Amino acid sequence: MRRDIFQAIADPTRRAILSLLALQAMTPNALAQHFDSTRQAVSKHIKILTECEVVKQKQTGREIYYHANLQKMKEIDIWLDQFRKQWKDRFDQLDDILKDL
Amino acid sequence: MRRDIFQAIADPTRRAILSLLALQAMTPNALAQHFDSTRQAVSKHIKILTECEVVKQKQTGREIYYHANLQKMKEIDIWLDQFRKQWKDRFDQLDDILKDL
DNA sequence: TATATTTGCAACCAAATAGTTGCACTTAAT
DNA sequence: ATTAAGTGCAACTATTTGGTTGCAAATATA
Repeated sequence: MRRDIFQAIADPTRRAILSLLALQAMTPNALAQHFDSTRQAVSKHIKILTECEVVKQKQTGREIYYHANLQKMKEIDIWLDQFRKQWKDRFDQLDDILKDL
Repeated sequence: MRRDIFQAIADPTRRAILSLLALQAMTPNALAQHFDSTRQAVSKHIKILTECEVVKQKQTGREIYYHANLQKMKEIDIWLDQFRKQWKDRFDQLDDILKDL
């Protein structure tokens, strides 16, 4: 089973979960209230996010608080780097056009 | 059928195709030579990339040259923005630790 | 102690995914 | 005019995905 950050953020629900967990740690129950699907479905998403280490957990009693491990997101950022030069080039082209006007 | 840039880059073969097309435009045949799977399989990936507009085509005779439309990648970059502050915070924390030493 | 809450895990299901082969169409070359 | 090359599309298949329900284990509360 492939389990990398790119596959993890492919699903819109998982992206939403990540956005929520970036703001504050939450339990699966609390998270599930933000979505239409069942708690178990949300838990499955959490499991996938945990497996690729973009989400970490901390147990307190019977509750488990999940929080985002945003360091993992750097992998995406680093992958994007190979394309950034061309964004910049395109931006420079636009700049040239604006100068000509 | 969901067809967005996040789902597009979830597949490692599609990421490799994008990396190749960022360097130079290529035909499906030329692209397929870089992979173990069949030309048709690669063509399917190209189709998905085209549908979410991260790849554009230009026909010359019977050949079709595909090239990367890297502007689309900005969508990912923009999505990452919401997490960047916390990378920075973490970086600042490391900075503080280093200062203390 | 008995009951309620929080959670993870397993079994199951429909749909999507990534791959294959075969075929038809268009364009180039002989 | 025939043949070869480059491409897209359809049909089929195995696997993965995202969802469900049911249940058991652990912890809190009455």
